[in-house]
Amino acid sequence: MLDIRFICENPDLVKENIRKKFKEDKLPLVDEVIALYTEKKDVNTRANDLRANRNKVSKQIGVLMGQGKREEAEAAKRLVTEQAEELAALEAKEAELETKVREIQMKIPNIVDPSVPVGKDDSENVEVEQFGEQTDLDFEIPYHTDIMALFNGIDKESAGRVAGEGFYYLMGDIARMHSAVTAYARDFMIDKGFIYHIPPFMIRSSVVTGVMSFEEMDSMMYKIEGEDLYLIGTSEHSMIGKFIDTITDESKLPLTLTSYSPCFRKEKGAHGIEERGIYRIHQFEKQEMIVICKPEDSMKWFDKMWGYSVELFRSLDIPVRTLECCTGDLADLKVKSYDVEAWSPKQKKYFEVCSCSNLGDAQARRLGIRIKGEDGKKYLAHTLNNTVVAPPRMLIALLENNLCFDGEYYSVKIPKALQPYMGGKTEIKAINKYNPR
RNA sequence: GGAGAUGUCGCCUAGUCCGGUCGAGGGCGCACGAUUGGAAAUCGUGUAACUGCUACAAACAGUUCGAGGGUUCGAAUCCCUCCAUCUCCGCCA
Repeated sequence: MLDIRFICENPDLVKENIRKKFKEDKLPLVDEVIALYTEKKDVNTRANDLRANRNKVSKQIGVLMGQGKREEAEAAKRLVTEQAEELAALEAKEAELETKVREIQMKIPNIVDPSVPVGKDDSENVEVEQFGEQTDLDFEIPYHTDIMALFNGIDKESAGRVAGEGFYYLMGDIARMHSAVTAYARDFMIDKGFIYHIPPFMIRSSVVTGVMSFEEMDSMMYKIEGEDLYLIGTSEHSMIGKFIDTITDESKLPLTLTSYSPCFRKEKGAHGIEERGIYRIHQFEKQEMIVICKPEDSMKWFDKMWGYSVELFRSLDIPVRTLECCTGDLADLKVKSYDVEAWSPKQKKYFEVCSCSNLGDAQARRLGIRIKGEDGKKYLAHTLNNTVVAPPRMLIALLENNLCFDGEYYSVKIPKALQPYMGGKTEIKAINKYNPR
């Protein structure tokens, strides 16, 4: 969300930015919001005059009453009452215009960083760098849920009966590996100086509407029946919600936080739930990182943050690459965004496992996340977020990239970093033989 | 979940019964000044945020006493709803 004053002063820049994102249909919004804001200020000025007058007269009435001059007080009352209707109308108009301005303000995209490549959609995203050699295995790699099945590690059928499509049971070594990854990722971030948080897994509607758009809410959030509560789609929701309408001392910056939570998503629309596998499901767990910092530091943190993701995946012997989102694929709130993608030797392609975003001051403006400087002046913070790891999705990469086959049975090497979290095991062995479908 | 109490300017607190002179008194803290060789102590002055106007100044105006709504010419003060905290009971992991 851009500053309304910035929009009014730089309409051409804002429009140019919209064109860069190929969102031409949003162009008229700029002039529209400026007109509405101008009208709002106008109405506000007139209403203020009336309010000033009312306050003045009301004070006089108080004095007159004190002096026992009832007649004069009554006359003054009539004077104010005459204006009451006009003021009420102006106040209604004021509120209406304010809502409209804010609505449009939220639809106008944030100014993207000059370094972001221009492109229409995700097909024009740009690979930045590859880390590690693409694993190439000389045996047939089963589909990831089939790998899990070899270890008696998954039961989607029962989950389907119990909860429906898009759910799963993880079991045995696979379930343990899932927890190991989460725990390892947690400690990894703690070692980087991030403060570990376990946030609320449900949030109020007032927070939901603050942290996401209406469309997102509709396609993602599960509502709790009969309560003003929603299941979180990511811990970012409750983590950033923590800072709504707060002022933080500059000396406490940067705030570097890492949070664990289960995530619940309807995944309505666009891609929907995939029938096979556990790539896109209704429930998963995620370790997240959040940084709140000074504006001048946000790009530095952006680079550090995606770097941490790369480092984490490399420490688990998973080849990754970074992909930069082009202007057209960048969400409205974002200034710059990298996806970290893991290599799938089965599919012979990279797939998204982390998404690192610099939101500039847009999120902070929307939510009132402010910093009090040394000089006492207040300004908006910059906010960033990134996935540390989101199993089970990352489990796919872990299993595929560390898979071994002895001609009869499959096994998975446990990367050194993960071994302490797996009770010291160096590998897990399949229980079942593989029968290709 | 039930009963009661509370929520005021960085912190503590007055004001709420009986609405007007309360955007709000006092103390602490903080800042500046006086005093001092220097310091402590003392004394004096100042001490919220947001918006509009504007020179991102001052002045002025508006809004804000947990949040939202209502009554009223006028609400910190009266009414309603919600939220949070504390105490007791219940229920639990």
